Amino acid sequence: MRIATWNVNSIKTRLDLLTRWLKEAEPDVVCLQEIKCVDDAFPRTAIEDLGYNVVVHGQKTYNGVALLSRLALEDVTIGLPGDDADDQARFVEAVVSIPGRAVRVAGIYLPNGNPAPGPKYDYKLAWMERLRAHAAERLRLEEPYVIAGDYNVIPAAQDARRPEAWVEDALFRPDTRAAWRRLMALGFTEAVRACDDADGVYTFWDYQAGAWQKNDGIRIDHLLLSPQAADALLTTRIDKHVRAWERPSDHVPAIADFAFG
DNA sequence: ATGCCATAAACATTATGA
Repeated sequence: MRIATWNVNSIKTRLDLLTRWLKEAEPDVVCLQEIKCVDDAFPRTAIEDLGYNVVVHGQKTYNGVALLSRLALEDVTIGLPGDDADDQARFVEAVVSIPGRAVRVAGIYLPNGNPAPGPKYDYKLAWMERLRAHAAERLRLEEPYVIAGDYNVIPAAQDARRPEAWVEDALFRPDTRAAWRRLMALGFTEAVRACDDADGVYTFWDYQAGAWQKNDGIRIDHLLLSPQAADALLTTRIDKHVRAWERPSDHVPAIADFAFG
């Protein structure tokens, strides 16, 4: 089973690239972030025609996440539990059924948090704590569980070409990394780092200042695996070449292959 | 300290992103 995550930065603008990439990469499950449209505006038919079931948690203009799956999606959770007043579309979760087994997959768009400090940063840290609480509950099920998405977290200096440029940023501040470590300490394995400890593994390059041309990137898109999912992990891949396509997203797909299914 | 670029909508400036 191949599970991928990709922040497309508008599904409407990126539909042709998404279609091209789905045919090329042949993922079984895809977590999309920043679709930037309401549910009814999502290009559902175009994606269903490629053989995917679709669950959308959309929002006008900002945020928005979706799950695509070749297999049935069941037991859907829309929105991150823990705060009924939070109306930002950043979390969608479902069970992907395979014969004799089930894998639960959550797609997340974790808040950016800039400028920091400030209310947006407070929201980011609160959201990370809610994610930790929800993840702890899911881990008690002792099942294969994958939380994939745009975490807006640079876990370590190794994950940035110029870490010194990010020390005051919400993606890399000490409180952000501490919250990341509290999440990981529940027992998760980050798939990409588990398979490759090299420097220079990035998933995002800013549109500005020639970041892509200079390979001035950061690694902020992650796949967190429960122990039962980590046991089945085979390989990972970053589809970096997609960043060089015409009118690209500033993020590229991150992919993990598993032995189940 | 700001813009550098990209997106959507408030439509020609603003909010947001990272």
